[in-house]
Amino acid sequence: MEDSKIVNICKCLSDLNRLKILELLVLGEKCACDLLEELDIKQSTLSYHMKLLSECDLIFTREEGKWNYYSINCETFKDFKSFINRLECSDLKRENC
Amino acid sequence: MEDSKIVNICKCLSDLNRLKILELLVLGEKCACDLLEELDIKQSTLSYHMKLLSECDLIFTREEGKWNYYSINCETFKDFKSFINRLECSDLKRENC
DNA sequence: ACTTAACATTGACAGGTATCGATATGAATG
DNA sequence: CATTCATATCGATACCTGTCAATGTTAAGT
Repeated sequence: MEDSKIVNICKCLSDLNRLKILELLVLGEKCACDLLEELDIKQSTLSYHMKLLSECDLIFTREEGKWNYYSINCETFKDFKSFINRLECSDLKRENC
Repeated sequence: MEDSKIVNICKCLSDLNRLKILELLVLGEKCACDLLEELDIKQSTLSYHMKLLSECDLIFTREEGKWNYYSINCETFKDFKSFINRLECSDLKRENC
C-alpha cells in the first residue's frame, strides 16, 4: 500500500466521529439509522462521513431499498494494519549526520 | 489508548511529509539536517511538523549542542499498533435495524 | 401518481492546516 | 563579545474540513 493511500486512510481515522463509526462497524454491519442513533450529528453530516470512508475503501455500502447498510472492507483494513505493523520500532542510535 | 489520542496520532500520520519522517525515523535516529535533505520543505516547516509529532508523543527529541536528533517513541507506537490491531475485521452480517 | 422516508448534494460558514519568509533564540566557536 | 549556525516562533496566506439547513433524488407503500 502506497504512502498516499495510507495518508488518506489516516485522514479518515483522524476524526472522532469517523473513528467511532469504524469501531461500530467492526462489530458487524450497521444501517445509517443505527449510526445516527450513536453519533451526535445530523443526517447530512453522516452522509458526508460515509462518503469519505467509502472513498478510501474502508467500508462497503449495501443498498437495500431505501436503506443503506455499511460494513468494514476487511481487505483495506488488513493492508493498512500490515503497513503500520511493518513500521518496526527500534532503539538504534544515530548512524551519522 | 483513548479514541481522542488515536485521532491525534492519525492526524499526525495524515500528512505525507510527517509519514515520511516517521518512516525515516524507524530506520534509526536522525538529525533535522538528514530530514531536511530527504524532504522538499523549508526549515520552519520541518520545525512545525516535528512539533506536532512531539505533541502526540510519536517522537523523542534529543538536543545536543546546536543540533536536534529525533527518534521514534516506541511506547506510543506500540500502543497505537495495539489499538489498530484490536479492530478485528469480521464479515458478520447485520444484526437488526 | 402522490406521499413519505432515506439518503445525497449544495452552499455557507467557522475553524483548522501546511507552507513560507522574516525574525528571534540560543549554543558553539573564534 | 561578536559571529555563525541550527532551530523555534510569528504573521500572512491559501487551502482544507466538519457542520448544518435547505434542497434534490430515489425507492416504497398507499
